[in-house]
Amino acid sequence: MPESIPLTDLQIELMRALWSKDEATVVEVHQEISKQRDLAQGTIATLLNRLEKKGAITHRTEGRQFVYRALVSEAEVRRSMLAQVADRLFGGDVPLLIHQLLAEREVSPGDLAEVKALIAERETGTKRKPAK
Amino acid sequence: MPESIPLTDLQIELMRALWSKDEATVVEVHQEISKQRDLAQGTIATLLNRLEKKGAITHRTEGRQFVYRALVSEAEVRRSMLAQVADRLFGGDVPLLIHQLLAEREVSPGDLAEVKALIAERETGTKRKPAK
DNA sequence: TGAGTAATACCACAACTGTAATACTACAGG
DNA sequence: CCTGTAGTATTACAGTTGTGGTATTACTCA
Repeated sequence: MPESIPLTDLQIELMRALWSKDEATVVEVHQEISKQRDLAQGTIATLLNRLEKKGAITHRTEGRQFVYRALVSEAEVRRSMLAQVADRLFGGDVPLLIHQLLAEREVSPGDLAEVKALIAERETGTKRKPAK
Repeated sequence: MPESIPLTDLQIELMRALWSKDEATVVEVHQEISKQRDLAQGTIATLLNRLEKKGAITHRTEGRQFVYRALVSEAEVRRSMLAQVADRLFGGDVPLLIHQLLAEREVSPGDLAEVKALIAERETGTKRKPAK
Protein backbone atom coordinates (compact mmCIF):
# COMPACT_ATOMS: atom_id res chain seq x y z
CA MET A 1 0.00 0.00 0.00
CA PRO A 2 1.47 3.39 -0.99
CA GLU A 3 1.88 5.16 2.29
CA SER A 4 -1.42 6.96 2.12
CA ILE A 5 -0.96 10.71 1.97
CA PRO A 6 -3.43 12.53 4.15
CA LEU A 7 -5.57 15.00 2.26
CA THR A 8 -7.65 17.92 3.42
CA ASP A 9 -11.06 18.74 2.06
CA LEU A 10 -9.86 21.25 -0.46
CA GLN A 11 -7.16 18.91 -1.58
CA ILE A 12 -9.68 16.18 -2.11
CA GLU A 13 -11.72 18.52 -4.24
CA LEU A 14 -8.70 19.12 -6.41
CA MET A 15 -8.03 15.42 -6.64
CA ARG A 16 -11.60 14.82 -7.64
CA ALA A 17 -11.18 17.22 -10.49
CA LEU A 18 -8.19 15.22 -11.65
CA TRP A 19 -9.77 11.85 -11.09
CA SER A 20 -12.77 12.85 -13.09
CA LYS A 21 -10.79 13.40 -16.22
CA ASP A 22 -7.53 11.58 -15.86
CA GLU A 23 -5.52 14.57 -16.91
CA ALA A 24 -6.21 18.25 -16.59
CA THR A 25 -4.50 21.58 -16.98
CA VAL A 26 -4.53 24.17 -14.23
CA VAL A 27 -7.21 26.04 -16.10
CA GLU A 28 -9.41 22.97 -16.36
CA VAL A 29 -9.04 22.19 -12.70
CA HIS A 30 -9.82 25.80 -11.94
CA GLN A 31 -13.00 25.61 -13.95
CA GLU A 32 -14.01 22.40 -12.24
CA ILE A 33 -13.44 23.88 -8.80
CA SER A 34 -15.19 27.08 -9.72
CA LYS A 35 -18.46 25.19 -9.80
CA GLN A 36 -18.15 24.85 -6.06
CA ARG A 37 -16.06 27.68 -4.74
CA ASP A 38 -14.43 30.81 -5.96
CA LEU A 39 -10.67 30.61 -5.95
CA ALA A 40 -8.12 32.54 -7.99
CA GLN A 41 -6.35 30.59 -10.66
CA GLY A 42 -3.06 31.30 -8.95
CA THR A 43 -4.43 29.65 -5.86
CA ILE A 44 -5.21 26.53 -7.80
CA ALA A 45 -1.73 26.54 -9.28
CA THR A 46 -0.19 26.80 -5.83
CA LEU A 47 -2.34 24.01 -4.50
CA LEU A 48 -1.48 21.74 -7.38
CA ASN A 49 2.15 22.53 -6.78
CA ARG A 50 1.94 21.53 -3.20
CA LEU A 51 0.07 18.37 -4.03
CA GLU A 52 2.84 17.50 -6.41
CA LYS A 53 5.48 18.08 -3.75
CA LYS A 54 3.61 15.66 -1.55
CA GLY A 55 3.64 13.07 -4.26
CA ALA A 56 -0.08 12.93 -4.83
CA ILE A 57 0.10 14.09 -8.44
CA THR A 58 2.57 14.79 -11.28
CA HIS A 59 2.50 16.90 -14.32
CA ARG A 60 3.99 16.99 -17.76
CA THR A 61 4.47 20.11 -19.79
CA GLU A 62 2.52 20.64 -22.93
CA GLY A 63 3.52 23.84 -24.62
CA ARG A 64 3.32 26.40 -21.85
CA GLN A 65 0.73 24.53 -19.91
CA PHE A 66 1.01 21.99 -17.18
CA VAL A 67 -1.04 18.90 -17.53
CA TYR A 68 -1.57 17.28 -14.16
CA ARG A 69 -2.37 13.71 -13.42
CA ALA A 70 -3.19 11.99 -10.15
CA LEU A 71 -0.66 9.58 -8.73
CA VAL A 72 -2.85 8.27 -5.97
CA SER A 73 -6.05 6.72 -7.14
CA GLU A 74 -9.46 7.59 -5.92
CA ALA A 75 -9.84 4.01 -4.73
CA GLU A 76 -6.72 4.27 -2.58
CA VAL A 77 -7.83 7.46 -0.98
CA ARG A 78 -11.27 6.06 -0.36
CA ARG A 79 -9.76 3.02 1.22
CA SER A 80 -7.45 4.83 3.54
CA MET A 81 -9.83 7.56 4.57
CA LEU A 82 -12.63 5.16 5.19
CA ALA A 83 -10.34 2.93 7.20
CA GLN A 84 -9.32 6.00 9.13
CA VAL A 85 -12.87 6.82 10.07
CA ALA A 86 -13.81 3.22 10.72
CA ASP A 87 -10.90 2.66 13.05
CA ARG A 88 -10.44 5.94 14.81
CA LEU A 89 -14.06 6.88 15.16
CA PHE A 90 -15.96 3.66 15.16
CA GLY A 91 -13.31 1.51 16.77
CA GLY A 92 -13.46 -0.80 13.79
CA ASP A 93 -17.09 -1.60 14.43
CA VAL A 94 -18.31 -2.05 10.89
CA PRO A 95 -21.93 -2.84 11.71
CA LEU A 96 -22.15 0.27 13.82
CA LEU A 97 -20.80 2.31 10.98
CA ILE A 98 -23.24 0.83 8.53
CA HIS A 99 -26.04 1.40 10.95
CA GLN A 100 -25.11 5.04 11.19
CA LEU A 101 -25.04 5.27 7.45
CA LEU A 102 -28.40 3.67 6.93
CA ALA A 103 -30.00 5.58 9.74
CA GLU A 104 -28.89 9.01 8.74
CA ARG A 105 -29.55 9.11 5.06
CA GLU A 106 -32.00 8.21 2.41
CA VAL A 107 -31.18 4.88 0.88
CA SER A 108 -33.24 3.74 -2.02
CA PRO A 109 -34.75 0.23 -2.03
CA GLY A 110 -32.55 -0.53 -4.97
CA ASP A 111 -29.49 0.40 -2.95
CA LEU A 112 -30.64 -1.73 -0.09
CA ALA A 113 -30.97 -4.65 -2.43
CA GLU A 114 -27.51 -3.97 -3.69
CA VAL A 115 -26.11 -4.02 -0.23
CA LYS A 116 -27.91 -7.24 0.50
CA ALA A 117 -26.36 -8.77 -2.54
CA LEU A 118 -22.94 -7.68 -1.34
CA ILE A 119 -23.51 -9.39 1.94
CA ALA A 120 -24.75 -12.53 0.34
CA GLU A 121 -21.59 -12.53 -1.72
CA ARG A 122 -19.45 -12.22 1.36
CA GLU A 123 -21.36 -14.94 3.10
CA THR A 124 -21.21 -17.49 0.35
CA GLY A 125 -17.69 -16.51 -0.46
CA THR A 126 -18.66 -16.16 -4.10
CA LYS A 127 -16.01 -13.57 -4.67
CA ARG A 128 -13.20 -15.30 -2.90
CA LYS A 129 -11.19 -13.08 -0.71
CA PRO A 130 -7.58 -14.28 -0.64
CA ALA A 131 -7.13 -16.37 2.46
CA LYS A 132 -4.95 -14.40 4.79
CA MET B 1 -27.43 20.09 14.30
CA PRO B 2 -24.60 21.84 16.21
CA GLU B 3 -22.40 23.20 13.48
CA SER B 4 -20.01 20.30 13.49
CA ILE B 5 -16.52 21.37 14.47
CA PRO B 6 -13.88 19.72 12.32
CA LEU B 7 -11.38 17.68 14.28
CA THR B 8 -7.95 16.43 13.40
CA ASP B 9 -6.70 13.00 14.30
CA LEU B 10 -4.94 14.03 17.43
CA GLN B 11 -7.95 16.01 18.49
CA ILE B 12 -10.16 13.02 18.01
CA GLU B 13 -7.86 10.99 20.19
CA LEU B 14 -8.26 13.57 22.92
CA MET B 15 -11.99 13.55 22.48
CA ARG B 16 -12.04 9.80 22.71
CA ALA B 17 -10.31 10.00 26.02
CA LEU B 18 -13.02 12.32 27.24
CA TRP B 19 -15.86 10.37 25.75
CA SER B 20 -14.64 7.21 27.36
CA LYS B 21 -15.02 8.60 30.84
CA ASP B 22 -17.38 11.51 30.66
CA GLU B 23 -15.08 13.73 32.64
CA ALA B 24 -11.35 13.73 32.97
CA THR B 25 -8.54 15.83 34.34
CA VAL B 26 -5.57 16.79 32.24
CA VAL B 27 -3.56 14.12 33.96
CA GLU B 28 -6.12 11.45 33.20
CA VAL B 29 -6.31 12.43 29.57
CA HIS B 30 -2.56 12.40 29.44
CA GLN B 31 -2.45 8.89 30.81
CA GLU B 32 -5.04 7.75 28.31
CA ILE B 33 -3.14 9.27 25.41
CA SER B 34 0.15 7.90 26.66
CA LYS B 35 -1.04 4.42 25.78
CA GLN B 36 -0.78 5.43 22.17
CA ARG B 37 1.74 8.18 21.83
CA ASP B 38 4.24 10.01 23.93
CA LEU B 39 3.30 13.61 24.54
CA ALA B 40 4.30 15.93 27.36
CA GLN B 41 1.61 16.76 29.84
CA GLY B 42 1.93 20.41 28.94
CA THR B 43 1.16 19.49 25.37
CA ILE B 44 -2.04 17.80 26.43
CA ALA B 45 -2.99 20.87 28.45
CA THR B 46 -2.43 23.11 25.45
CA LEU B 47 -4.46 20.87 23.21
CA LEU B 48 -7.34 20.73 25.64
CA ASN B 49 -7.20 24.49 25.86
CA ARG B 50 -7.48 24.86 22.16
CA LEU B 51 -10.31 22.38 21.99
CA GLU B 52 -12.11 24.42 24.57
CA LYS B 53 -11.63 27.62 22.58
CA LYS B 54 -13.20 25.87 19.64
CA GLY B 55 -16.17 24.92 21.71
CA ALA B 56 -15.65 21.18 21.60
CA ILE B 57 -15.20 20.80 25.34
CA THR B 58 -15.51 22.70 28.64
CA HIS B 59 -13.99 22.36 32.00
CA ARG B 60 -14.80 23.12 35.57
CA THR B 61 -12.24 23.69 38.26
CA GLU B 62 -11.89 21.24 41.06
CA GLY B 63 -9.32 22.41 43.51
CA ARG B 64 -6.37 23.27 41.34
CA GLN B 65 -7.28 20.81 38.67
CA PHE B 66 -9.30 21.20 35.54
CA VAL B 67 -11.94 18.64 34.88
CA TYR B 68 -12.78 18.53 31.21
CA ARG B 69 -15.96 17.33 29.63
CA ALA B 70 -16.88 16.93 25.99
CA LEU B 71 -19.48 19.27 24.55
CA VAL B 72 -19.84 17.51 21.25
CA SER B 73 -20.89 13.92 21.52
CA GLU B 74 -19.16 11.02 19.94
CA ALA B 75 -22.33 10.32 17.99
CA GLU B 76 -22.35 13.81 16.50
CA VAL B 77 -18.76 13.59 15.43
CA ARG B 78 -19.31 10.17 13.96
CA ARG B 79 -22.27 11.45 12.07
CA SER B 80 -20.60 14.46 10.60
CA MET B 81 -17.32 12.82 9.77
CA LEU B 82 -18.96 9.85 8.18
CA ALA B 83 -21.23 12.12 6.18
CA GLN B 84 -18.14 14.00 5.14
CA VAL B 85 -16.48 10.91 3.80
CA ALA B 86 -19.64 9.55 2.25
CA ASP B 87 -20.37 12.75 0.39
CA ARG B 88 -16.98 14.10 -0.54
CA LEU B 89 -15.28 10.85 -1.30
CA PHE B 90 -18.02 8.47 -2.31
CA GLY B 91 -20.32 11.03 -3.86
CA GLY B 92 -23.05 9.86 -1.51
CA ASP B 93 -22.96 6.36 -2.92
CA VAL B 94 -23.76 4.35 0.18
CA PRO B 95 -23.63 0.91 -1.40
CA LEU B 96 -20.22 1.67 -2.81
CA LEU B 97 -19.03 2.72 0.59
CA ILE B 98 -20.36 -0.40 2.21
CA HIS B 99 -18.82 -2.48 -0.49
CA GLN B 100 -15.48 -0.93 0.20
CA LEU B 101 -15.92 -1.61 3.87
CA LEU B 102 -16.84 -5.23 3.44
CA ALA B 103 -14.20 -5.84 0.84
CA GLU B 104 -11.28 -4.41 2.72
CA ARG B 105 -11.68 -5.81 6.15
CA GLU B 106 -12.49 -8.91 8.04
CA VAL B 107 -16.10 -8.97 9.00
CA SER B 108 -17.29 -11.77 11.19
CA PRO B 109 -20.34 -13.80 10.17
CA GLY B 110 -22.05 -12.45 13.24
CA ASP B 111 -21.45 -8.93 12.02
CA LEU B 112 -22.76 -9.78 8.61
CA ALA B 113 -25.91 -11.10 10.19
CA GLU B 114 -26.21 -7.92 12.16
CA VAL B 115 -25.94 -5.84 9.06
CA LYS B 116 -28.52 -7.97 7.34
CA ALA B 117 -30.86 -7.37 10.22
CA LEU B 118 -30.35 -3.64 9.87
CA ILE B 119 -31.27 -3.80 6.26
CA ALA B 120 -34.32 -5.88 6.91
CA GLU B 121 -35.38 -3.26 9.39
CA ARG B 122 -34.99 -0.53 6.82
CA GLU B 123 -36.82 -2.51 4.20
CA THR B 124 -39.85 -3.44 6.23
CA GLY B 125 -40.00 0.10 7.41
CA THR B 126 -39.99 -1.08 10.99
CA LYS B 127 -38.22 2.09 11.86
CA ARG B 128 -40.25 4.31 9.60
CA LYS B 129 -38.29 6.77 7.59
CA PRO B 130 -40.43 9.81 6.75
CA ALA B 131 -41.70 9.38 3.22
CA LYS B 132 -39.87 11.92 1.12
C1' DT C 1 9.52 42.69 -34.00
C1' DG C 2 7.02 44.39 -30.52
C1' DA C 3 3.14 44.32 -27.41
C1' DG C 4 -0.62 42.04 -25.47
C1' DT C 5 -1.85 38.14 -23.12
C1' DA C 6 -2.04 33.71 -21.05
C1' DA C 7 0.56 30.71 -18.01
C1' DT C 8 3.37 29.55 -14.30
C1' DA C 9 6.71 30.75 -10.53
C1' DC C 10 7.66 33.05 -6.44
C1' DC C 11 6.53 35.30 -2.32
C1' DA C 12 3.70 36.71 1.39
C1' DC C 13 0.59 36.26 5.22
C1' DA C 14 -2.56 34.85 8.61
C1' DA C 15 -4.65 30.83 10.90
C1' DC C 16 -4.07 26.44 12.76
C1' DT C 17 -1.43 22.35 14.33
C1' DG C 18 1.86 19.61 16.80
C1' DT C 19 5.07 20.03 20.28
C1' DA C 20 7.25 21.61 24.32
C1' DA C 21 10.15 24.69 27.45
C1' DT C 22 9.42 27.80 30.87
C1' DA C 23 7.01 30.58 34.07
C1' DC C 24 3.69 31.08 37.52
C1' DT C 25 0.62 29.66 41.35
C1' DA C 26 -1.28 27.53 45.14
C1' DC C 27 -1.55 23.79 48.36
C1' DA C 28 0.74 20.31 51.72
C1' DG C 29 4.03 19.11 55.02
C1' DG C 30 7.42 20.17 57.94
C1' DC D 1 6.15 30.44 57.41
C1' DC D 2 8.74 28.38 53.74
C1' DT D 3 9.52 25.42 50.19
C1' DG D 4 8.82 21.51 47.20
C1' DT D 5 5.75 19.98 43.98
C1' DA D 6 1.84 19.29 41.18
C1' DG D 7 -0.84 21.74 38.04
C1' DT D 8 -2.02 25.33 34.76
C1' DA D 9 -0.78 29.48 31.82
C1' DT D 10 2.17 31.68 28.68
C1' DT D 11 5.13 31.76 24.94
C1' DA D 12 7.58 29.89 21.17
C1' DC D 13 8.49 27.76 16.96
C1' DA D 14 8.35 25.23 12.81
C1' DG D 15 5.33 23.13 9.40
C1' DT D 16 0.95 23.14 6.76
C1' DT D 17 -3.07 25.26 4.78
C1' DG D 18 -5.92 28.56 2.41
C1' DT D 19 -5.53 32.49 -0.32
C1' DG D 20 -3.85 35.68 -3.57
C1' DG D 21 -0.64 39.53 -5.38
C1' DT D 22 3.25 40.25 -8.23
C1' DA D 23 6.89 38.91 -11.19
C1' DT D 24 8.43 36.18 -15.17
C1' DT D 25 8.17 33.93 -19.21
C1' DA D 26 6.88 32.76 -23.56
C1' DC D 27 3.44 32.55 -27.37
C1' DT D 28 0.58 34.88 -30.91
C1' DC D 29 -0.80 38.15 -33.98
C1' DA D 30 -0.67 42.40 -36.11
